Amino acid sequence: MSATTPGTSPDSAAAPVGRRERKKAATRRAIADAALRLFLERGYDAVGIREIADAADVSTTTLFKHFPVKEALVFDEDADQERRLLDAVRNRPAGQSVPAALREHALSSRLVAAGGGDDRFAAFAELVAATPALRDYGQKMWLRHTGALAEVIAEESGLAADDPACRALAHFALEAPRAVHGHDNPREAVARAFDLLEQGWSALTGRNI
Amino acid sequence: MSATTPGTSPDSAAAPVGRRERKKAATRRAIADAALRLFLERGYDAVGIREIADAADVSTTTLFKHFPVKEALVFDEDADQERRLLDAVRNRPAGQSVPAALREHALSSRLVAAGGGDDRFAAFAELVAATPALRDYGQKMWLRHTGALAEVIAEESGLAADDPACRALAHFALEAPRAVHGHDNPREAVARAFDLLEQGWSALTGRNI
DNA sequence: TCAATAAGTGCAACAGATAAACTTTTGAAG
DNA sequence: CTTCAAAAGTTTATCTGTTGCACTTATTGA
Repeated sequence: MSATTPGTSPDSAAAPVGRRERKKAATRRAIADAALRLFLERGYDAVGIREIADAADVSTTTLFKHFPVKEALVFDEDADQERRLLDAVRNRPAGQSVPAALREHALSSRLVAAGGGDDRFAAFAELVAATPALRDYGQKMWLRHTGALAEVIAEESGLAADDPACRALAHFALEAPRAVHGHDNPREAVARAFDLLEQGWSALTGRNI
Repeated sequence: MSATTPGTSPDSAAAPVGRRERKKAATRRAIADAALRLFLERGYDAVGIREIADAADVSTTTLFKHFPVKEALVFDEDADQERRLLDAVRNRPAGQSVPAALREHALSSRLVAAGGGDDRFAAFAELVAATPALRDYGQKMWLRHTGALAEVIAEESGLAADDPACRALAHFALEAPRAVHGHDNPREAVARAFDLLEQGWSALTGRNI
């Protein structure tokens, strides 16, 4: 699933060079912060665009120049997300299969982990879980990595780059958390969904790469 | 994927009893027909709700009492769809596995078949394929059968009704056509996606039911 | 310095969707 | 047959996300 760092985040991207870009980034974060605060206070649907724009002291036109749609205010794009996903496959431990690597990556995600620190992230996750529009949008964004993941899978497994099995595995892996959504034990459920994929993959490819 | 019978369809449901229900159904079809005609003529996004309402000679409020959202005008719900899906699993040939039955069902669907009669359905399929909002909505509707399908899978395979593997297989099977979307040979691609599931399922369940 | 470019503004409008109050059928019960 | 309640539909107005347009301001690179 897509993840966001709520509030002011330690910069991971390259330092903004010009004053212009710095100001732009500041405006953007002012908007996102105001939006998240209001959403958490009163719920996603109860907060309007105009209100957010007011709180961030910008016009709605400006707001939409930074975020294409309302949902994007919550899922502030994390550029590293895709890299981490692909790395999890590429740099997996020796002897581990591709689906197994994807399973580990999914299980270590903060959204399915559910434990750990009681930071603001819990509230964020709850907001997303409680808002259908946000769940859908998050999943849609998450699926945008399907193509890239399929390519990596093809490389790692030696299959043809256009083998439909690669796309299928990529898509299914990205859908796995959603597929078993609603189960009482999320970690076990996700693991079982990946078992299905792992068994199928090893049978399909012959080996256990 | 979801399917609709464009235009006036031979009635499959029970005969409408009272005059009231007949009139209601007539209004509903007038709206749906007008909408589909306009969409096919000029494209989904180029036709507004008010325009459709005018063409069907009803108010927009009435329109929305029959169809909850604009997309529903195209995906006029087919009540038999789910039954056919479940039957494909329940009444599969002896010796055929559950995933294999789902694959056959998917391959026989008019949306992936792509061949056959050159009826209005081709234009309908093209409309959906060309309109992201419609693709998304159709898939969403299609996924509503996940729960029912998972239950049937559990019955047929003897697994516990709440085994996450059942939900996973159901979800993946319903996502399969979308997973391999964009491939040059859709039938082969879909078949390969189902191969992955079939191999995994037989390994997971031990037998080849 | 000066034009080009990008960010931001204000305002109006559009499109999908909903609410409230009201009129007209229709079905059915007395 | 009358009467009555629910359903279907209308009117009107409004809300909300989103976009277009004309305009201002600030930054930047030449």
